[in-house]
Amino acid sequence: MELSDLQEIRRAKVDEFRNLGIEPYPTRTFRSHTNVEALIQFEQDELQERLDERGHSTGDITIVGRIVSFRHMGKSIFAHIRDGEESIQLYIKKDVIGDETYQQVLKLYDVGDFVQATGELFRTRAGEISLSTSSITILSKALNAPPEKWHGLTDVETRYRQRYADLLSNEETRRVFATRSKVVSAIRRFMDDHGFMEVETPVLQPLYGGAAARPFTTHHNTLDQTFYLRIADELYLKRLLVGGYEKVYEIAKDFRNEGMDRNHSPEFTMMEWYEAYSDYEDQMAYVEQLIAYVVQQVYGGSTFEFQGQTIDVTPPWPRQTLRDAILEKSGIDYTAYPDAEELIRVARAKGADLETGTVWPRVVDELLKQFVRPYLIQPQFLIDYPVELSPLAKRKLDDPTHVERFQPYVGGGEIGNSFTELNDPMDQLERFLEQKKDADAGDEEAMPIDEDFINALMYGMPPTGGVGVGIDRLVMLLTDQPTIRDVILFPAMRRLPNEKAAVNGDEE
RNA sequence: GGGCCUCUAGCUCAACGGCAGAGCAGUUGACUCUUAAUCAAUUGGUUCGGGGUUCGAAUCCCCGGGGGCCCA
Repeated sequence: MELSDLQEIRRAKVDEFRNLGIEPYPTRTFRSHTNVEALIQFEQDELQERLDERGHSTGDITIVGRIVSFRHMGKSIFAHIRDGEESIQLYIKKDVIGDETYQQVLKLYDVGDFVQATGELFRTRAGEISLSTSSITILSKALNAPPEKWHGLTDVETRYRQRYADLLSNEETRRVFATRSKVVSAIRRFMDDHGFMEVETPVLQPLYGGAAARPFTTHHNTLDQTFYLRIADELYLKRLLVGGYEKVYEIAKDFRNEGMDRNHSPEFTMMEWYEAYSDYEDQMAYVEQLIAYVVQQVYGGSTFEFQGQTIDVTPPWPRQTLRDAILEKSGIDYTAYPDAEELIRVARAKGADLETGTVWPRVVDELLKQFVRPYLIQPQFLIDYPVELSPLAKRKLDDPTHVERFQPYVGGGEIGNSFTELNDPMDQLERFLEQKKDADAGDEEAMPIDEDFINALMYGMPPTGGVGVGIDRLVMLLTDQPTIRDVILFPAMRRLPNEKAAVNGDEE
């Protein structure tokens, strides 16, 4: 690859370092304090009056980091170095560090380089805690200059394709993904504290299922067999309940071969859990507690901001049946229109946008999306969905046309899906057969029949409540990001033209 | 899949039919408490790619590519 002028200038500095007998990419480093530790220690020294007559801390410390700013003024230099969490100013004075090193810093060090600096801490006249640097070492010479210091990297495409450049220049991006990590670890802590066992089920599956979606298809060479990338964890996790575990969960990537927009990524992180001897009522209470716990852990309270609105997750959240919600917002009682065409006609009369030939359960789903969802800002549950929409859920005792299912809604979007799991193997088989009819009628998202799953259920699965939570959407909410790509470190992107043909056997 | 917008120096952006520019970064120099440091000088371009219109195209038109937004 060809180096730009700027890159070439920096590369030449690598040679100059080596000519001086200095390795610009050394193997070993030393650090006595992180930048945060150094700042805290200096403040303590200051409070306890342990500074010397010049106001310096007594004793050298060594800190490390990337040079993020560099200001040269004659015989002194001010620079900030940033480690993983904080930056500290270096004050490099020629008569302290020595002529030779001073010239090196001036000529060979650039913004973006990683360095290790030793010296005493003090406060500048402007009041900033700084390191009076007595020695400095290059740890890694950067050949690319960082993006513009004031605006950072703003080009959306480059931010996604070169997330490293986005992260190193945008504090906000680092905050989002640090928060994502906190969210996920808080979830794990909550699950573990409640006696759940984390498990791993296959990504490569001979048959996909557990959700309404189209899968990615791949091929195993040795077996000469088609595999699907999983679209959900559900059917395997339930097999584990058949096996005798009572509380299991999985946080993992699922894949759905569908359109991409601000709410859909082809590769996304799903959490699912299943609890034996529980039902959807139990799980509603559990979801409220989980989300309240996560918000508490991340923000230290029960509220957060999303798109200009304050969301309060304090339990309990209101519950409303799907039928009532749709009736209230659209005036349509879908139970009065068991025929798809009829329901479409009525829905269109109320302003719904629907394709001709949409199957009945999809029409209901669209009524929810188009009429109800925009109003679901504060946390609440929609409960009791039509059986046709939920082929894996158990029917309601008093109404076999509906199932015990709920979805938690926050900020105008659903963050999960849950039901009392269907454990009647013969009913499950019938539901699969119904799906087959939908598939034959043109529904590409309908589930295939999974006979092994039926076989598992025939061994007996205890009454079970199960929940799925979309981690990406939850993180979008909790970090106030309107786009799923802004909470995925390396989102899927179309390959650039000059990257084509780089992989053997590619069709293009 | 459709509509609209967008792509110019390493980065952030101007120029909108008439010499391709600025700020930051870089390079050279001045400056020993600066912090978007300042001051002086200066380097840097396949204007996403291809074709067309025109005396002349970053700019207008056509085809293609990447990205974004809205709709489906």
